[in-house]
Amino acid sequence: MNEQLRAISELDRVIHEPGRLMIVALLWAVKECDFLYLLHETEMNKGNLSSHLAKLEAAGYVEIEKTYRGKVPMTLLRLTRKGRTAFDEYRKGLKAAF
Amino acid sequence: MNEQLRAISELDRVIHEPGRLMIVALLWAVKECDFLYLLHETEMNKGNLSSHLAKLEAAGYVEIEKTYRGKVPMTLLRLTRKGRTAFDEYRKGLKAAF
DNA sequence: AAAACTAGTATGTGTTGCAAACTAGTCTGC
DNA sequence: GCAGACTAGTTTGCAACACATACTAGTTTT
Repeated sequence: MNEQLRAISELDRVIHEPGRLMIVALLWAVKECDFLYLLHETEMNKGNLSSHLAKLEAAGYVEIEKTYRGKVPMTLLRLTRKGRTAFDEYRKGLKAAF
Repeated sequence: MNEQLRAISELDRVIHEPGRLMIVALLWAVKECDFLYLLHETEMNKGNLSSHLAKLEAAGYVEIEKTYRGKVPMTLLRLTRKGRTAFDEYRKGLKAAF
């Protein structure tokens, strides 16, 4: 297997999925945001977004903080250090592949 | 949705899958090769490779030509024009996203 | 002529991505 | 003050997918 293919085959599948890639790219840029912002920016539906976030949380890539905006529930999201590192690695992998 | 996210969300899912990305990247480089070469280069197993190729064929991205090397069956693969274009677009999309 | 190899295909299974339905609570109109 | 609408998500159900094992058809070796 050559270098290019190796780089492709080693891409982190958790991040590679476009839905999650959008989430991670966004969180990487803005540091922190809430569920609804993510929902509007990514144009996903809630269920889809919720399950992608759960998967990113399970991987240890995002922190999910549940709090309130007044009396209305609000969910704050941010990348963990592990998540930032994983995204940096992912981009490095892409660069190596293309 | 911003430009970056738009680019990510529009990535061609047929090509995006790492298994197929390896295949397409390889065929893009070598023009033509046989099943076994692909098998060894990608380090996939036969079943997996076969079904990815079938999917790429269904998308109109690869041509599959079945022939013989002496008496031994051989399968030749190459990218169609559509496949080359799709891969070029895919890379353009990546560039727009990162 | 049996064993082992080549070149794939078909089948089975666990995971995913996705959307619709649901839940828990808040706000609004009458 | 309570029925209905709205907000903010989660759970559920399902079709599609990726992956690997088992299988097929034929060839070469011993």
